[in-house]
Amino acid sequence: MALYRIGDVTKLTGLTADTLRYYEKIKLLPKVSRNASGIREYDDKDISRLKFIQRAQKMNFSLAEIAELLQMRENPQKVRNEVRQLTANKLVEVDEHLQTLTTLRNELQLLLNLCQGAEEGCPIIDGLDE
Amino acid sequence: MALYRIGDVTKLTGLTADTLRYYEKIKLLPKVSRNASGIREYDDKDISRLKFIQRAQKMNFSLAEIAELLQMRENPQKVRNEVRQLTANKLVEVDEHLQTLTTLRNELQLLLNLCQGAEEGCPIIDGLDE
DNA sequence: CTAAAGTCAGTAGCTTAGTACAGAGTTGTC
DNA sequence: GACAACTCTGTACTAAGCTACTGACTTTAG
Repeated sequence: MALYRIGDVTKLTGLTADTLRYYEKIKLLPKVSRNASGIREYDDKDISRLKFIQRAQKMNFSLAEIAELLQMRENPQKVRNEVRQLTANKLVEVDEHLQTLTTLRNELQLLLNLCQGAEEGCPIIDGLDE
Repeated sequence: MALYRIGDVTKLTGLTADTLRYYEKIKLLPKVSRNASGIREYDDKDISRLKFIQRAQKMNFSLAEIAELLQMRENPQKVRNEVRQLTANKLVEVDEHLQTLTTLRNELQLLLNLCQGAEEGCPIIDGLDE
């Protein structure tokens, strides 16, 4: 299994070294192992966690919430009902979010269509004020 | 057209009075009109703006970006090419966001399904580590 | 008419999620 | 073996987006 130094990880994930150390400090990542000199050695599992974090973050999960999701992700067999419940709630939130997003997408598309090519005058915009 | 005091607006939108005053201060809302005693009187247009803001915010638009979107929304006929471009870019972002969201949704759903009812043991979780 | 509830402007403080050093040790290259 | 590039810990600072508070005015219900 490959090992990565913090600089490698910045290239793999786009996160900065400061951010990676910060994630470890706040225990979003489990303690990263170190070599004899104290230098961090990330493995593929860490990279996978970091990519999960990035996906979840794009979805507006807070780092605190992501910590809980990671816990479930890595220990599903030990997962407590509370954590399962959290995930179910998140799923509902995500679905609502998808709905909102779709509405906004349509609003933006409509705006663009209405103004397409027309340098002067874009009617019916008040249709957006539902 | 109905007029609302700040307390009515908190009920209509779920935003706090402090937040409403804050939005006005940073010019996210145009100056709200006042009665003779200086008390704010919001109208339906203000409410509509606030709901748009809330939708856009759920989508991770910053308040600064929302200000630009609002400008386009309210003055599409005067809109400059730059703002139109901004909106087109946002539309792409929204679509990407939708994609990410869908992926995450599926991950969450899979986690829940895998652990459905099983108090002990939830296999194949590593399938999530793509 | 008065007490309670609502509103005002202004200022200070908070939380989240980083970012920026500084000063010291480590590693890789010529 | 020296020099650059990388990494370390620790502390301080930042930006966005609110939130809390103060002391004063206004409105409303009884």
